Amino acid sequence: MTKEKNKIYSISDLAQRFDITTRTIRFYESEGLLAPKREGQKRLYSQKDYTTLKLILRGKRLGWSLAESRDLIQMYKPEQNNQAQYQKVLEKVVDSRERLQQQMNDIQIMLLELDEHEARVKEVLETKS
Amino acid sequence: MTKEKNKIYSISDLAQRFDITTRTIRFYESEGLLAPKREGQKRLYSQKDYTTLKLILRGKRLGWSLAESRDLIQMYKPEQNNQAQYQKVLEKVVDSRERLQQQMNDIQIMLLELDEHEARVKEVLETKS
DNA sequence: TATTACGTTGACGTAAACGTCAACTTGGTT
DNA sequence: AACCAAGTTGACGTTTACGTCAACGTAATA
Repeated sequence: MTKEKNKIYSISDLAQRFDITTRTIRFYESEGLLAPKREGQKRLYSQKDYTTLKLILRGKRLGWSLAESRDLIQMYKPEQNNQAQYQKVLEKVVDSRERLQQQMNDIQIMLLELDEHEARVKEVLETKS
Repeated sequence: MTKEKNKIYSISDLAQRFDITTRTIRFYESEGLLAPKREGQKRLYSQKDYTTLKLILRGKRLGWSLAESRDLIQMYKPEQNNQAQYQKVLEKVVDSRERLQQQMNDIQIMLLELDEHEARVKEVLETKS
């Protein structure tokens, strides 16, 4: 049984939940990152759209461009693809993973430097008192 | 004995080593991230400047703004600071660490999703053949 | 001495990622 | 019927992080 969360969100609803503006959400759509259903003029966001938006914002926190996130989103789409397409997807998976691992590496270095600096500062504070 | 690497770099030297343009390096200086010595007009970059630049580029790979990196660089400076200043530094350490841990978290989620998707795609490829 | 390599300071241009109006619809509520 | 809240589509403005000239200085080299 697939997750039966057929919840529908309005644009301002999503904006509140993710603490972004409706302008931002519309902008993401204009950039091809979202494609909500419509009810007349009004946009209706599904659970999938919700998940996509979460992915976008995760990407943003990691400094990924919208174009990169869009590629990732495309990659996740279960399209009627041929063998060649699937191979490309697998390559993109590898690339993304490499990028993420580079970032992990950078983070660990920065964390180490923070630790060292904190220790130094604390030592100064103690010897002063 | 402190690391006796008194190497001096020219701007184009640094540009080559880090695969960025000299324009970029000068821009970082204008934004207060670097402050190389001068020999007449020409900029001379020390080992410390080199390290600072490395920090900036690490920050960039993690999506940090130049302003944020500048703050981090400031934080690392051993200034003639008073108690209050040191306390602020410690707070900034905590903040930076939290940010980095959030990013670690995001990365792990993305890596998991990549693994799952890769498995799905590979399965399709196998059952097809 | 003339050229070339490397550097400098403006000044303006640009792409990405939105913010900020303005001028509408539209579907309920007083 | 009048109004308000929530939504819509332009269109233009803004910030960040550089790119891209242009015009010039300086030092070594042919």
